[in-house]
Amino acid sequence: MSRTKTEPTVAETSADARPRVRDRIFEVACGLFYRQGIRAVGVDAIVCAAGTNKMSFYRSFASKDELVAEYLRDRDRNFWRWWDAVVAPHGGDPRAQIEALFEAHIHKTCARDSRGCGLTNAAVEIVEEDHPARQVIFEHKSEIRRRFRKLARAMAVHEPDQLGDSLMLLMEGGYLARLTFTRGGPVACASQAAKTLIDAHGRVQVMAPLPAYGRQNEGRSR
Amino acid sequence: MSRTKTEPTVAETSADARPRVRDRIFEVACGLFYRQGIRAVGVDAIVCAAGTNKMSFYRSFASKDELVAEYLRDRDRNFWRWWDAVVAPHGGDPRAQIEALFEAHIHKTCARDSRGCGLTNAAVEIVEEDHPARQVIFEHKSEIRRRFRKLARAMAVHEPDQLGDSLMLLMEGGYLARLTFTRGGPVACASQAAKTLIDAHGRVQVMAPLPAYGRQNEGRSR
DNA sequence: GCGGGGTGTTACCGATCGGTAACAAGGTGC
DNA sequence: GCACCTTGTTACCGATCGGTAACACCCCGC
Repeated sequence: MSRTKTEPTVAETSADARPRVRDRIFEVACGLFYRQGIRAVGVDAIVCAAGTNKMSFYRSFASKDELVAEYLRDRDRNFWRWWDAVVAPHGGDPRAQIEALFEAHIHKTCARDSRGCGLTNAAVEIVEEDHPARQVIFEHKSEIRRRFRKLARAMAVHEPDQLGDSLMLLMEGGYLARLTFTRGGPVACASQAAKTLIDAHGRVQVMAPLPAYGRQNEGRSR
Repeated sequence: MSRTKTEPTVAETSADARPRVRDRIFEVACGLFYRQGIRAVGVDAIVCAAGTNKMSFYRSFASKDELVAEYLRDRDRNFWRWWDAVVAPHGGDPRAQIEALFEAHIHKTCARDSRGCGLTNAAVEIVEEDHPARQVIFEHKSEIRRRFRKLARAMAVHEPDQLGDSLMLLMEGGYLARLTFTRGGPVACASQAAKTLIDAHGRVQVMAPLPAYGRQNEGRSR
C-alpha cells in the first residue's frame, strides 16, 4: 500500500513497464481520452503531453486500441469504487443507497470538469464490434443494470426489474444531458425522479385496484 | 411539394448545387455519419460511396464540418417531423401524446439498424465548442426539453418542469442504452417508466400531506 | 455551333494517423 | 567495471486526414 498513484491496472503481465514511463503515459492518456474523446486524441498527442516519445509508448502498450481498453478498465474500476463508497454508509437500506447514488451522481456529473461517463462516451465513439473496448463497455453497463435491478429487488416493490432498468435509464440520460447542457441541465432532476419512481413502484399494490387504469391488460410491455 | 427526396436543407444560398451530386453526397454522408460515427467517416469514404470525387464534394460543401452541421440539421428536421406525426393523433390529450411518444421511441430505438440518436451521438463525438454542429445540437436538445416541459405543464400535475426533465432523461437514456444492449436492453421499460412518472406526478397532492416525506424542505434542487 | 455550368480526373498539398527500426544514453545491481 | 534494463532520439514506414489546382469532358440551352 505504499504507492500512491494509479495502480498498474492488474493486466501487467510480466516484468515490463513497472517503473515510470508507462504510468505517466497512462495517466495522461486517461485525462485526454476523457476530456477530448478517444478518436480525437492521437498517440502523438499522448506521448507529447506525457513528455516522452512514441517508441516508449509502444514499448509499454501493444497498440492504441489496447490502451483505450485499459483506460476504460480503469474508468470501470474507479466507477465501482465510487459506487461502493457511496452505497456503503447505507448498508441494508437499498432505498437509501439508491437515493445516495443519485445524489452523488448529480454532484459528480454537474462538476465543472465533468464530461459525463467515459464508458458511455466510448460506447458512442467506438463502433467496430471487434474493438477490445467493446467488451469492457458491455460488461460495465451490464453490471450497472444488474446492480440496479438487485437494489430494486431488495426493496419491497412491484416489478423490480422494471424499476431497476428505469433507474439506469435515468442515470444514463443524466450523463448525456451533461454534454449538451453544461449548466443547469435536466440532470438535476434525476434524484427526485428516482425517488418518485421508487415511491410509485412501492405503491402499486395500493392503486392497482383502481378500475380506470388498464396497465396490466395490454401486454405490449414486451 | 412535387419533389420527393430530401429537400435542399434551406441553406442553399444560390444557384449552385441543385442538381444531383450534392444530393447524392449528402444522402450517403448522412447514412455513414449515423451508422459509423462522424469522426470515423472521412471525406474520401463519403465521395467514394457516393460514386464521385473530392473536388465535387468541395464544390458543394464548404468543409466537412459544414456538412456535419447540415447532417445534424437534417436529423433535427426529421426528428420533429417524427415527433409531430406521433403526437398528432392525440391532439389535446398531452398524456396520450407522451405515451405515444415513448411507445414510438421504443419502437424506433429497438429497430435493427438503429444507432440511437444522431444528435446525441454527435454531442459525444464533437468536443470543440466552436464547431458549427454544437449549436445545432444545443438547440435540438433545448427544444426537446421545452416540449417535454410544455407537455407536462399541459397536464394537471405537480412540478411539471421536473416531470418534463425526467421524461427527457428517460428518453436520452434509452438512446444510450441502445448502443450497448443491441437486443432486449433497458430501453424497453422507458414507456412504462414514463407512465409511472406521470401517474406519480398527478398523484402528488394526495401523498403530499404524508409527514414522512421531506421533499420540499431541502432546497438543493437549485 | 457555340458557350457555360456541372461534373469527372489526376495530381498534389502539408499534416497527421498508428506503428517500427536502429542506436545512443542513462541508471542500477552485481 | 561490467552488464542489463529502461528510456530517449531520430528517422522512417505506408496510409489517411481535410482541402486545392488545373484541366478535360459532356450535356444543355441558346
